Amino acid sequence: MSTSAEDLRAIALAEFTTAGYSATSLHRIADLAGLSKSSVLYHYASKETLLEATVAPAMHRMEEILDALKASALTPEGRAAFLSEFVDFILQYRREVNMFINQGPSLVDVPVIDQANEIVHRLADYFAANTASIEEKMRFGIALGGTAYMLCSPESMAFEADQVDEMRAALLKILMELLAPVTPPVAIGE
Amino acid sequence: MSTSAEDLRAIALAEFTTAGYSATSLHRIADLAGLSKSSVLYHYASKETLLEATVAPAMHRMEEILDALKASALTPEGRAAFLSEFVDFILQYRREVNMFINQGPSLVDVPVIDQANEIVHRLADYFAANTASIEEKMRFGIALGGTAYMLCSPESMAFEADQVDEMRAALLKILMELLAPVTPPVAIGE
DNA sequence: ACAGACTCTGACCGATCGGTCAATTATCGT
DNA sequence: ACGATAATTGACCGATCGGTCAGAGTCTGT
Repeated sequence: MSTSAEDLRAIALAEFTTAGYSATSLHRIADLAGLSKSSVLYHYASKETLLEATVAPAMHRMEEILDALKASALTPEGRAAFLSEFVDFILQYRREVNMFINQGPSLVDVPVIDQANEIVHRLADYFAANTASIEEKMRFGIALGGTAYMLCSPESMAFEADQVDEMRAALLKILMELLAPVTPPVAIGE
Repeated sequence: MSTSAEDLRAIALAEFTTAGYSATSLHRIADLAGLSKSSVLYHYASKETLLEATVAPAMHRMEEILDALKASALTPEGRAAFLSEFVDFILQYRREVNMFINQGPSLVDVPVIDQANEIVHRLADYFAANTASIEEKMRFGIALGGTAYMLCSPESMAFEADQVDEMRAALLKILMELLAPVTPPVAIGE
């Protein structure tokens, strides 16, 4: 049970998502871990390094998914398959996603967050590929931001493990409704 | 043109939403207003007071709406009417709503934010009145958090004024879809 | 011209921030 | 048992935080 390094990552992730990155001090993280601030800075060279380590796994996984997506088509089936994968991703990395979405805009100039924002843009491009209509853009924004919010809101953080299957099913259904209507809005022109 | 007081409120609102409350220093607000930090603290006794002044109008308006709601029934028509009013509210106070939703959980113990969180709870109670199903709760969370996110995301902050009518129509349509399906999920039992 | 309020400012305060560093303690391969 | 390496610590640093305060400028009504 290697304490410290991995523990710190988990503690930092929880604090960053609940209290916010800039509102979380290294001292607090150290206290929660039962260490001194110096020890935290021994494992992670800086607060920003700790942030990077915190979000890196989720970011790499999301990049994987997006890279694999390039080849895939924009068919309704393609979207449904992608959404299913995306829901699994979001459930696994709910805290990280919440950080990207909620604090991404306020953490510009932090390299790893800029990278995350770029990923969000790639995601938006996928869903807005065939349309520039305001409604479609809003659907994407609501689906993404809403999911991120809901999965980390104090209320929903309560129910865990045993209801995860039900959550996944409901989330997938709602996102399909928002992003891949069974009756396509218009025949795709090209 | 009474400078200062009202200007400061607007500047603080913009900074609190884009950079976050705890990441925004009084010094920065003063700079943006062309004043000294001392002047900011002359108009508002503390940073927290400034926050309260910033969000108070939106909070009072939302309380108005919720109070008026008590009498109204839970009929589909009631929901539709409420949603229309709610969309207007959200478009008018988009930044404030974004603050409530995104930073509410991290600003606990700030009285005015606790009050705001209570309002969100009242709202949730209205929509979850007849059901405790996970899906319904998720629908509400996604609708609320998604709308707040989308209306303050860097991309959507771009298009303004001229498209507001189109935005309202699209937003209302999407929220109706999420929260008041034309085909009620089940006949309401009681 | 004068008094009193309103507005603004710089100097200053204690606390806390992220971060450095030298020294100490634990751990472990040999 | 010993040396090396990893882990941890407290003392300390400059910067910045929110906030206080005494005073100076500005604007009134009289």
